[in-house]
Amino acid sequence: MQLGEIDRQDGRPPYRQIADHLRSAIDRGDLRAGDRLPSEAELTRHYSVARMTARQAIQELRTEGRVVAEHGRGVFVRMPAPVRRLASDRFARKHRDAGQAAFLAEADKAGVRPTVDQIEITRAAPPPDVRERLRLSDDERVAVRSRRYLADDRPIEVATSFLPLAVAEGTAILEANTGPGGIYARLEETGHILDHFIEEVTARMPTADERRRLELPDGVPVLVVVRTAYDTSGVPVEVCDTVKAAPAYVLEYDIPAR
Amino acid sequence: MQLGEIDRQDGRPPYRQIADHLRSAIDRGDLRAGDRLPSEAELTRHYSVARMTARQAIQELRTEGRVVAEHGRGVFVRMPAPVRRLASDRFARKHRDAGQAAFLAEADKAGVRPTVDQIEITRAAPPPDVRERLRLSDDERVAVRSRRYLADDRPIEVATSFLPLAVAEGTAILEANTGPGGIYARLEETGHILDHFIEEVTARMPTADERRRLELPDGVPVLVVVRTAYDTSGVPVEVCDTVKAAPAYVLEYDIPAR
DNA sequence: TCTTGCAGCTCGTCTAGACGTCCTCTACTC
DNA sequence: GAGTAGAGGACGTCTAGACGAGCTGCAAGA
Repeated sequence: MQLGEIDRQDGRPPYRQIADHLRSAIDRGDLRAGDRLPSEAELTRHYSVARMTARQAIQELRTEGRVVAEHGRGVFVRMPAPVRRLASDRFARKHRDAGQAAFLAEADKAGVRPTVDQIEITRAAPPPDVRERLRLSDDERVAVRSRRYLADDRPIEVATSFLPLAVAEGTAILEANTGPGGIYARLEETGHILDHFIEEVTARMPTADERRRLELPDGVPVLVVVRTAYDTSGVPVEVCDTVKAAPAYVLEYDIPAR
Repeated sequence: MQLGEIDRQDGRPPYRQIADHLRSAIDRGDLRAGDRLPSEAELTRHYSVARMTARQAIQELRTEGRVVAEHGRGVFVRMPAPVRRLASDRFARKHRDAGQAAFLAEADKAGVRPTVDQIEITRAAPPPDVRERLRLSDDERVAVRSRRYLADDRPIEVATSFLPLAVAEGTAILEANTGPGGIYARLEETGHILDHFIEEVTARMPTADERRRLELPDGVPVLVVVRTAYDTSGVPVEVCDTVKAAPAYVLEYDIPAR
């Protein structure tokens, strides 16, 4: 592997030059996904710098999300997570009618084993943004359904649904197992025929808790999708807040030009 | 401001405890957007640690995107960028008919002064993913239109459009100024009436180049939106690749439940 | 009054070393 | 042959100091 040398005339500091060398080694293909980078000791020797300087170079690549450090083993080029494409019609009735919740239908198609864990169901006062989206009065409470989705035992998404208690009470929505077709099937059984969803998409760095639940390495942002479901009378019946590891997802939306 | 002390019995390393103290000071409101954090020297004295340890604590908050360091001035709580909500109908014909490109119409509504700079127009072979989206043959070339959008002189988005040369050649699309209504108005004039768009959304950490062009501090991810425009005969006529500072945007999509 | 230079603060970078924990591999023991 | 202890290599954390460069305010001089 060709690493080059530090140019003391170059205005850029050594640690940045080292980071650049490593970055281009990855881009060139000298280092491929899963490969180990030169150890800190090797970099220290090769460039004649202090160990902290070599570490700083590696830190650059870590916050860019390009490499992952493993204590006691080394630093490795990030293995790109298999990308999941989410079509905008993934909540369409046709999928639900087959008796499958959206996540199961999806996993089925991708050939992975879907699991759901960390299911927590509570009744609580809604956070302000949820209350606004559900158009609730100040004292109205909601059903909160939080869970984590896994594909082949690797966590890929955490989601929290909020439904007005008036809608959810007495249905399987408040059970750990919502039954065939999931929440949306139960909603339609109670007469709330779904008309459309509004999804709000943004991205940010994860909180420490999200990083733990999604088992994210440093430098990986999350996609946040807040979906509000409306029934045919225009009433919002569910807000679902999902957090996904960003590089593992592509969200696809079809928009009429009208 | 209450900072607390390091608990040497706590399993967590000192730098992480210091980071937690600072983080909760921000969350509590002791430190607000724009406020200066205690200097490295102050942290060093208060906690009786080496300067590098105090720096490491601050580094944590930087990669989380919560604070910004300014050389010679101090470290400040990140000023949250004003959020721009992008509705899914922002490219609808009704806006275009008013003679405004989408970005201008938007800026107008938000009350900011829109600018476009770094305009580069070239003819080139398309990158593989663009060629696939535009369904081009191996030797077909494209018009490439790259530009940067600014609101009140602050860069907010860089975008690159790709159009088949067969479509773009001889139109204002290849001029710096595309004229009233922008690219889409020109496309419809040449007979390519737009039918729908497909937007693919994902997020990641920015490249060094993107960080420079968007003037992003450390720890801020970008939203990547790739939009493909189809005309009424189902032919893809444009691929537009946009990169935006993630925390400054919320993308909104309306999805029928069908 | 205005300008300018500098002191003293800030963060940025680097050095050279210490000790800790985690992981892997090897060689030894049973 | 299987199991295990240990060595050594890897990253994680910390120290104590150095010098550099950007910023700001104040004091001295024009």
